[in-house]
Amino acid sequence: MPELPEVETTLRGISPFIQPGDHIVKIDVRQPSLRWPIPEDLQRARDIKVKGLLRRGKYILIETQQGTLIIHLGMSGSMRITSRDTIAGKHDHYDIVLADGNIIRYCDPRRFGCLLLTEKWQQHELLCSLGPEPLSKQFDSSYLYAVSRKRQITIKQLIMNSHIVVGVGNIYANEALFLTGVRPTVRAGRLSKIKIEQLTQNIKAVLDAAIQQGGTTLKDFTKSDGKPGYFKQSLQVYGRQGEPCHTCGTAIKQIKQNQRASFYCPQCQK
DNA sequence: ATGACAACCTGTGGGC
DNA sequence: TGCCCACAGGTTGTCA
Repeated sequence: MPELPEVETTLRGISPFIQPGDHIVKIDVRQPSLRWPIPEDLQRARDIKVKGLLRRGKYILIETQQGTLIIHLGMSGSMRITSRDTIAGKHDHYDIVLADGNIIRYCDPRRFGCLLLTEKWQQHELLCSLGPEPLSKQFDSSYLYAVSRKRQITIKQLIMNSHIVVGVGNIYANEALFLTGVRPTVRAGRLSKIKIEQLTQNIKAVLDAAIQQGGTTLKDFTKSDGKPGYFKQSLQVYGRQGEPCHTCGTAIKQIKQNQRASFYCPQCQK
């Protein structure tokens, strides 16, 4: 679930409930062992004044007077707004308790996510060396061309590397490469400047479109945990192995690359 | 510096 | 029906 558009959707879903100036009464932790343990001082903290809410890559950041909360949803995390008296499920690991009686409840079956606290988030080790935001103008074709030169890794691995560019997960990497007509197995350094330009634009386009559709899912954010929903209909290759390519009808192929599934059309992608 | 890969967890679905 | 294995939207850390 948590690709960049889902994280953005999650952020938009919780932001009306946690505005600057609001107070977090406390954080109720039921299961502190996520990817890293939830810090004890965060579990003890009370009456935390919120200063701002933002996203960096797939991280949700809640700036407060007592530091910035760093939240990552990992592979299976989600957040929803509910009230304090609803019963927590098996994988509801913590609640951010708000002054008005609402809570933000974090659910994460695989526990690959995290909740951390830091003073200056820009300097935090998880955040300080991240690449540019894919939808920003810092991420452009001359940048991607420069960082791809002489790289032996495949182009798919390159664009999924958060130190190169944040937020491009397995789904969007596959989709953007399909739109560009490039196989995921091509070595990054072998791509022409033209293809890099097209790929850059397609990464932006596919993320942008997915955020738009995530926004549709957003409507029932408070009721459900926001399943993939509408975005799935737009997929051209991801999860479509054996099915006909929407462009040429050739069967979509699935391969395994670095322990991750890759999908492509053998006709349209070279 | 670069790249390959194991690891962190639990749930689910397919094959037998 | 039940069991076992492979696999899942992410990222870090280790080792060659």
